[in-house]
Order: sequence, then structure tokens, then C-alpha cells
Amino acid sequence: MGALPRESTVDVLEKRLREDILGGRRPAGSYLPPERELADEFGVNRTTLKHAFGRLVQSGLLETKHGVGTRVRDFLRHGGADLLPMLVGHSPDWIGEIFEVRRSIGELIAERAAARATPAQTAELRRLLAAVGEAEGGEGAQLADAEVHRALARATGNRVYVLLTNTLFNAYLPVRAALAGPFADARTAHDRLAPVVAAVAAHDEAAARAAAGVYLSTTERIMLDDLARARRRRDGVR
Amino acid sequence: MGALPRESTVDVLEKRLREDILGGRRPAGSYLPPERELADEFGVNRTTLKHAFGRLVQSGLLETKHGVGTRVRDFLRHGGADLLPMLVGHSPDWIGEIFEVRRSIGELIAERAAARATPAQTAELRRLLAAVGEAEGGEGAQLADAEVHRALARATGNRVYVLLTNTLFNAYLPVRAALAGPFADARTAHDRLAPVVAAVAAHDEAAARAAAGVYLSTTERIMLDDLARARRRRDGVR
DNA sequence: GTGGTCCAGTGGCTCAGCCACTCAACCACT
DNA sequence: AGTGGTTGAGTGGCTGAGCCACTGGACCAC
Repeated sequence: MGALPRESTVDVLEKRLREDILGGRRPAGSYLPPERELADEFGVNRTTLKHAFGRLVQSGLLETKHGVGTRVRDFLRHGGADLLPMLVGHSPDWIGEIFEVRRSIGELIAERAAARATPAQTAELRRLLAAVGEAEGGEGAQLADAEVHRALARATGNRVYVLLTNTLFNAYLPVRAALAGPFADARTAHDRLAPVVAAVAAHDEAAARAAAGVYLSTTERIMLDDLARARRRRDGVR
Repeated sequence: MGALPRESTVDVLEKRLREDILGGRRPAGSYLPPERELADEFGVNRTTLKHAFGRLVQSGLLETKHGVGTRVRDFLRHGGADLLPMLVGHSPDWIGEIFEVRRSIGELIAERAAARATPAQTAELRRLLAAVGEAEGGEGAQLADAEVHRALARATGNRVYVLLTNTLFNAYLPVRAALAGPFADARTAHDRLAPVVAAVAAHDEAAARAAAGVYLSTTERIMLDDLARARRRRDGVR
């Protein structure tokens, strides 16, 4: 894989500010100190701080007004789904809620894909499914699995589902390694996913929805168990 | 309302670059000119350009690598649902696809809300619904309507639905004024939405899903008609 | 070939400073 | 008193110049 990107100053700064906000140490509605002052506190240049501010503004966590100041926003009120990755990293409560939505939307996507997939798309689905079974190692199977889900989203013919799928995948990113359980054995992963692809290829909407439901709840259970185990282990060490 | 925010240099720059990318003038995979050069082209400072870059990177439209350059990414591959507002502004095709997803997810939310809403939440829903009927003017009814949908999302007990609702609302923002049709008469808007709230309050999941489906497809039809009419009018003038 | 070194080109970050905007206090006039 | 204009301190927006850190290809010594 390679290409591990170092963390830049702005990355660190952004993370720090974000933690302060999500952790409630900078309550919604309150004003941050002036940029000059805050930059001094963090020991960075004002320009650098502004780059971090820019990102948080775009995320919907901050709001700056020229001549007035920078205020913390209520992210549950204004924030979009792109906040999920940082929320997952900040508090584990979110992952369960994401799973529930993933399941509902996954069923929806499978149903729509069954209704509308073109022959070329079903062929691609079969090809990508086969790649899951032949993947090397758990990480390979996990990535191959993700490709199948992307293709399913494309097969709905609705690009919004593609973007939603991206958003949900991004949400898993911070904990991806901990969620590799369902993909430990490539063959098993393949067999679990196969019914979904088969039902979509057969244009059987109800079966596709049902198969997706089974697939998602099965993998979900394994992942949540893994997370719970990891948490127990970590707490035991403490 | 007030508070019209002027467009800053960075805003303009971001918009310009985004249009170039979404319009295909900067194809995915291609490298942008070096920052120093591009800043000269636009007649802005390199720091300012970097602020615009920062936003586009966060959106998933660009990717910068230290020592190498800045490359355009394939947003359908990497972009999240937060791209929707800019996509709607760029091409009208998206709005139909968004409507379809809004309808499916809206049904889902109504069903879940019916299953899980607390007494306090149903009371709030009734209060917000009443506010729709009493709103002044189309814009007021539209905003009040949005508040009901936010409350429905909260009533699912799953905060991811809240964020998804925000994302979809944000997607409408660029064309909000053109979609005020269903809310021209506050009383009608109220009566159309009432069955959804009633079914949720009665904890009748199936009825809530059905009522939401009716509500969403009705308002959707009105909005799409309005858009088509506006387009015809505009094209007629041309 | 193989490995190491160098260097031009790129983005990351800093610095000092001016500009533009907001708001509240104040003042002048009615 | 009330109204409306002015001012100034404080804030974020933006600039220009410059150094640092990283990458990758060209080149060289072996």
C-alpha cells in the first residue's frame, strides 16, 4: 500500500480544535478567541491557523464573520453526513447508528439495483464478486467487497446513491482495520455476498432487498462483536 | 432575513476552480499547474489560492501531494454526499436523482420515527406542524416544513438520519427559491404534512411510511413542475 | 547494471503588515 | 429626548516575500 502521509501542522491543529468542539470544551454558539490570540496560544502562525479554520468552517463546525469573529456552530443542526468520519473517531456511540442506516440504505440500493441494473452492470457485479473470492488476505477481501458495493450503487442508475455509499465508507475509515473480521476468509466473504449479486442479476427486487438485509446484518454482527472484543481487551489492559 | 454575505476572493476562486473541474475542463487524474503559476494566472496571492485548494481537497475534488503537485480526483469515486449542493448548482440533472433518494429515505425516517418517537418528540412534532399552518408567506411555510422534517429525523433516535437530512436540505439550497411551490399556501402545506405526523404519533409504522411516500411524491411533483416551467420560461426568453 | 548523490521543482509553513468589515460609543443636530 | 452621522478599536481577509521539506529524475561513481 505505502504512501503513508505525514500529519501536517494544519492536520494537527484541525484535529485539536475539532476535539475541543466535539468534546464540548468549545460549546456551540460560543466565540473562539481572536485568530491572532489563538495562533499565539497554539504557537503557530495565524495563516496556518486560518487554514485549519477553513476546514472546520467547511465541515460546519465553525462559522467566521469578517469583522466579528469565529463562532462554534451546532453541528447536529447544520452539519452534513460528511462529519461522520470525525464523529466516529471521536465517540464510539456513532458506529452503531451508522450500521443501522447502512443496513436500511443497503437494502434500498439492492432493491433499486435489481430493478434497474443493465446487462453490463450485472456482468461487472459478477466479475467484482469473483474478485472477492480470489482476494489475498483479509484486507484485500475487504477492499474487493467495497468495490462490489460501489458497483451496486452505480447499478441503481442514481448517482446520489453512489455518493451516499462513499460517505458511509468514509465513515468507516477511522476504524476500518478493526472491522476486517467478516473478510478474514475470502471464500466465506464471497459466499455471503453472492446471494445479493444473484438476486440483482435476476432482477428480483424483493429477493435482492432480503439478501442485502441478511448480508448486512450478518457482517454487522461480526463487526460489532469484534469491536466489543477489542474494547474489552483494551479495557482489560488498562 | 438580512446578513447577505459578500463573496470573498476565496469563494470566487473556489467556485471558478470547481466549475472547471465539474465542467470537465480539468479532467480527473490531470495535474493542475503549480500553485505559484496558477496564483499568477488568477491574479491572486499564493496563500489565497491555497485556501481555495484546501476547500476543494476537503470536498474530494482535489488531492495535493507535497513535492509533487495537485491533482484532480474522480469525485464519483471519492466524493461524499456533501458534494450535492455544488453538483445541483452545476447541472440540473442531479435534482431528479436527489428527489428519488429523498423519497426513499424520507419513508425510512417516517417509519423509524413511528417506531421510536418519545412522547416529548411527538408533542414537538405537533407543535412544529401547527407552526407550518400559521406561517406567514411561502418562505415561512417552507422553513417551518423543514423544521418538521428535522424533528422527524431526530425522532428516529438515530443521529445519522439527522445528518443525512441536513445533507439533503443543503443540496436543495442552491435552488430553494425555485422550489417554494408546495408552500405557497400555508394551510395546504399543513394539511399535506399532517397525516405523516399523525401516523408517527400513533406509532403506526406502515401508515407513517405510506403517508410520507404520499407527501414526498406530491411535493416532488409540484416542485419538478415548477422547475420545468421555470426552465421553459427561461429558454423561451433566450 | 547498481547504488548513491544531487538538484530543480513542488507544496508546507512562517512572517509582518495592510485592507475591509462590524459594532458600539460618541457626538452633532434637530 | 430622539435621530442620524462619525469615529475608532477590534476582528477576519488578503498580500508578498521568503524559507523549509519533500519528490523524482538526471547524473555519476563504482
